[in-house]
Amino acid sequence: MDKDRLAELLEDIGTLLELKGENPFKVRAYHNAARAIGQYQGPLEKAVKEGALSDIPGIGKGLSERIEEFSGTGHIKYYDELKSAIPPGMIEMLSIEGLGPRKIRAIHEKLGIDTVRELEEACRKNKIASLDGFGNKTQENILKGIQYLSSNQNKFLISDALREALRILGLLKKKCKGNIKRIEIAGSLRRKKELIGDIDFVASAPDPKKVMDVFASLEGVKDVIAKGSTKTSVKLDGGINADIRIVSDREFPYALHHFTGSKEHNTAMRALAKTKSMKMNEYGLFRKGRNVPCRNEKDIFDALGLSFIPPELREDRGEIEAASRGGIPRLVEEKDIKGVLHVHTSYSDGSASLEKMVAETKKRGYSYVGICDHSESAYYAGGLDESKLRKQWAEIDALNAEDRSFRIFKGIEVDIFPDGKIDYDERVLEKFDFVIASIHTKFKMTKEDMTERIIKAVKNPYTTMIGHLTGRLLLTREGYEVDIERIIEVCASEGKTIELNSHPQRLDLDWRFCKLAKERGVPISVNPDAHNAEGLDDITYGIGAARKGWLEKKDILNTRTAGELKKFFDKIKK
DNA sequence: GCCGTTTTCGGCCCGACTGTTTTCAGTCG
Repeated sequence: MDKDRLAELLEDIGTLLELKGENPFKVRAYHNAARAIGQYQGPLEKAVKEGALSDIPGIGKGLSERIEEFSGTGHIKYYDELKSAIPPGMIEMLSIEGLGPRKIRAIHEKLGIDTVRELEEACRKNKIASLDGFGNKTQENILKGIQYLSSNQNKFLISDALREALRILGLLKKKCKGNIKRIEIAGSLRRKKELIGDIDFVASAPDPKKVMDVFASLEGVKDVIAKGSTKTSVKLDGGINADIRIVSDREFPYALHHFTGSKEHNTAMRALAKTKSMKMNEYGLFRKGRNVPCRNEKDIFDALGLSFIPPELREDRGEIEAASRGGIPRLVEEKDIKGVLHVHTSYSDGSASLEKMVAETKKRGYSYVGICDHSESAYYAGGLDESKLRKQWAEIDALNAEDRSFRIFKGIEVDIFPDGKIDYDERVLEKFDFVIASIHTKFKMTKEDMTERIIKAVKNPYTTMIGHLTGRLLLTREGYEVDIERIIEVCASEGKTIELNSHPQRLDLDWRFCKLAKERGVPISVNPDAHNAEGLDDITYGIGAARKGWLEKKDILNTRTAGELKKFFDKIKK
């Protein structure tokens, strides 16, 4: 039985019930049950068979029946019924910031609005502000929220785009074996941008038409937008577009470079070529009208007197100049990462036990893990009070004693209060190996106040690093206003570090600021912020962002050994 | 919806903020 899928269904039922205006306690019962199932450690099948589901706290008679149904059929009928009774536009509205189920329902009932488009129209016609309980501010905020959503329309998280891209790549390689000579993912996905517009493939094949035909009829293709002799565009089921361009094998390196971009990088490259009396386009590099032969991208850079520029750096942010003087850094790689910090467990809002998360970390070849559950004031996430902390510490001590080759650090993700103080008193704080301080409340402060708030947390003697510095949730919410440069300066003078949160929805610190941190000597910790075993693999997106930010092994905190890290932590604490 | 039990139904429920109000509902983490 797919535990995570079940938890997701129960969660969704809760949300649908909320939109329907059901008893809030019933709603919460579903949300609680989702969490209980998500965090349940034993085999659920066994509990079903033994009729022991209601022994799980939060699961009673009604929910037991739902779970049994899911166990038998893989479906919950109740969910299907709810889903078909509620307009999908209303569910979509939930992602508008500041708009919750109550208001959505009120708008729906009073104005008959059930799509985001109609809602936007109603705001513009001033119809929302005049509703009971609504006003001008609310109407403005709704419009702002809709605009944020639409500004990211047709954008996708790198995680979603990559999953689709790899699926298609695998299928193409299999179905066009012998025909495709070379094929690569190009575009912003190859450059590891945090948001992706569409998926680009570049391939070389002796028989392009055959590849096109296969591409256009792949599993998961919803529409064929265009199909020509060298290029095909399709829309996939998830809404993302995918393009493939087929060139001759001679043209492949030039095409790959061209379609990897960025546009700005290409423009600068063409300008450089011109200064060397060459011309560059997607079909080749030409001197006096004759092609300069290149077997791969490296040859192209060579021909222009440049060292190889990794795709992540191709944003026209100084990479061409650096490459001309051999100054391209040796970017950090996944194999350089020795351990991971910021891992949640079922002690707070993680779905796997401490033991399981430790085992999964070991399985991935790391030599240490930093456990960081939420702090006490984070009620919503099941933050740890002192007694739970003591229990967790005892468990960590026991596990550490069992296996001396692996180190579990006692960490915590403490809330930064609006006044800049952090959760727990000194007596508790001093017991942690390291402390990540993050903001989870009161996002709407002025930039000055927010910056002061975070600086105060940085200066707290017990703080090791700042977690997800801007709190952004890509495609959902903009980060809070904060003077990032200033925080980096203060971290530099205080000897503190900054997290690069690898969750694909965060990737925060933004890669655009990594270079500054590096120049100021502020180590960056590439953290998974994992809430389950799969979450540990998100580190790959963090590494992509770190590479994009020009970071090398030496710039990353968790490329250090457990021993080095322990020293680093202890130096901060005293 | 669950729970606990004064065994049949009432209580569940953190804290802060925003925007609407003029004492509070809705939202968020």
